[in-house]
Order: sequence, then C-alpha cells, then structure tokens
Amino acid sequence: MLRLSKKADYALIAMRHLAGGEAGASASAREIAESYAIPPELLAKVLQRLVRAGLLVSVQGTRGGYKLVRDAQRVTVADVIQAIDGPVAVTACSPSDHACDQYERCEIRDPLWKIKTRIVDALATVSLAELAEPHVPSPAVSAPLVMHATPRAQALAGK
Amino acid sequence: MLRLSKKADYALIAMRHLAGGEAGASASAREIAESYAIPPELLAKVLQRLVRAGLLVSVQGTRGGYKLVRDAQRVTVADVIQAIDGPVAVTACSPSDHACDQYERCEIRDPLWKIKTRIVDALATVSLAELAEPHVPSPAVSAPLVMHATPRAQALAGK
DNA sequence: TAATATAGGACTCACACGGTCGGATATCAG
DNA sequence: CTGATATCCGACCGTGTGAGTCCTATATTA
Repeated sequence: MLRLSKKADYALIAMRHLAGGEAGASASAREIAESYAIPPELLAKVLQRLVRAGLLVSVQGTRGGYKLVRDAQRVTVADVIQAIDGPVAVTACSPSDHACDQYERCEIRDPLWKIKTRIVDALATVSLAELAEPHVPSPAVSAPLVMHATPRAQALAGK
Repeated sequence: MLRLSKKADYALIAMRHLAGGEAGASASAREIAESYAIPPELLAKVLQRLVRAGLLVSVQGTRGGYKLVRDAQRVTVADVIQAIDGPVAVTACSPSDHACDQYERCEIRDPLWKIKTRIVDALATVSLAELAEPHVPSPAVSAPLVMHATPRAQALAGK
C-alpha cells in the first residue's frame, strides 16, 4: 500500500516528458497520451490540474499544448504529487484537525505526523531534472547495477 | 493522499498500547477496542493478522489476549504497516513485475522505486518504544533510548 | 470556416476498504 | 461438566472513491 494515484503517476510521466525535451519545449495532451498509452481525456484533466497548480502553462488552439513554468531542476516530485492528490497526509487527522473517532486517546498521531514530513522530504529531494536523466551513463558494463538493470534493459531492448 | 489504511492505524494504536504497558503485558481485543473506540470485530482481525505476521502472540480462552513477541524497541512502524497493508509500494509495478500499461516506455518507475525505499526507511526508523513515549522525556529513562527519543521529543514539545 | 487544442462539468463503473455476522475452537472458573 | 470468555477465520455487504468516459464550450490557427 501507500501507493500514489494513477493520476499522480500520469502527472509524473507527463512532467518528466516535458522536462526531457529541450527547455521550453511544449507538447499536447494527445501527443503525450499516445506516447505512454494513457487515456487522453484523463491525461488532459491531469494536465489541467497541473496548470491550475502553477506547474504548467497551457497554450490553447491549434498547435497548442503545455510546457513547464519553472526550470526542471526547480520542480520536485513532491510538487507534482501534491498538485494532483492534494497535500500528503499519512493520517486522517492532523495535529490541528481532529477528524477521527480516536483523537482523544490517540497517541499515535504526532509521531506519524513527524514521519509524514520525512516522507514529504524524500519526495521533495527528487527533481524533475533527476527524473529525466536517471539512467546509467555507460550501457555496456556497470558491475553493481547489472544485476538489477539487466532484465529491464532486456525487456526494453526486446520491444 | 498517501494515507495508510484504517486497519494500519488500528494496528499501530494497538501495538503502541501493548508497548506502553509493562514488558510482556497482554490485553484482549475487546479491552483495546473499548479504550480507543475501535470496532471490536475489526480490531480482532487486525490483531489476528499481526499474530500471523509474527509480531504478536495470542493466548486463547478466558483471560486470553495478545502480547508483543519482540521487545518494543525491536519493532518498527514499518513492520506493523507492512504486516497489515502488505509491502509498501509507491508504484503499481516494481522493477521486476511489470504490472501496468506503461511499463515499456515508463522512465518513472526506477526513480520512484528509490523513493519508496527512502519512505520505508523513514517508517523503519521509528520503533514502537518511541511511539509509546513520544512526550516530554523523563530524565530517568534508559540512556540509549534517550539518544534517539530526545530530538524527536524536543521537536514535538516545541509545537 | 473547419480543424485542433485546452477547459471543465457530469456521469458511469468497478473495486477496495471499513465494518458486520456467524460459527468453530480453545481455555478456564465454577 | 458446563458456561463464559477468548481467539480464529471465512463470508458477506454497503459505500466511497478512484479511474475512465462523455459532452459541451471556448480559443487559436491554417
């Protein structure tokens, strides 16, 4: 568990796609959707939310599309996820908002809140730029990585 | 989002409850459920799962109940959550198991997998013992525990 | 003016989650 | 021996939410 929503997945894929091209490059929703086999209408809504969150700018009309507002290094995974799924919350109730049936006797809330901030930190330390170039520099032989990378590389090469 | 399930909440509450009393103390499901306004049957199933996961031992019959197997310092929040909700997974598909429609062109999976391990680490660094005494540290407690508990307690006290 | 974009509300559908029920087994007090 | 109190565990159900679709409006350009 603890999985993030498909919309967040799609958002990250799209944002990475935009970060992967040249700086300032734009792409349409259809274009991105087709690249990754994502339902176009759904991705469209995701992109719209990213616009409303201030992470993307949109250009309407023919030849329109989306592009990043900030530089890829200045946008983190946390930004994208929170733009789509709302603020990260491990618990139903926050230290301020008591929205569960156990808030009186609950001694679990505050420590979990602390853990939440750690998680957000973990999400915030990875930028779109890092997502865009996560791969091994030399595809030939990299001893420690081969064990993990090989099956995937084969699967990708097989396509 | 990223919220953990209610069952996991209940599990943490119950585990903390058991860790809070004397070492080796036991409590029945009804007992714990009433203490925290948790549906008794539901908590029962949660506790049973914790038994199957090897985190609790159960004593059947009258005067029965549950108690911790390991010492409270040797059980982490990660253990409890994974016992209830299964292995933590941020993404639908793992580096080995390609269980989504985008696995071919998905460049997002590996970085997210790394983030996942960071999250698990964050969950694994908090023990039940720390959950049991998150409040103002009494200077009389054991030394090694204080080393870890103090900065956290200070942060919480600062609120 | 037609084609192609974004914008966004309304809707359906499936499924997981929270919660309940019933019955079986084990243990102990009387 | 019997009844009370536990754990055990599978089956069930209702509801909320997430995923995906549909439809319409608007903007832009060829």
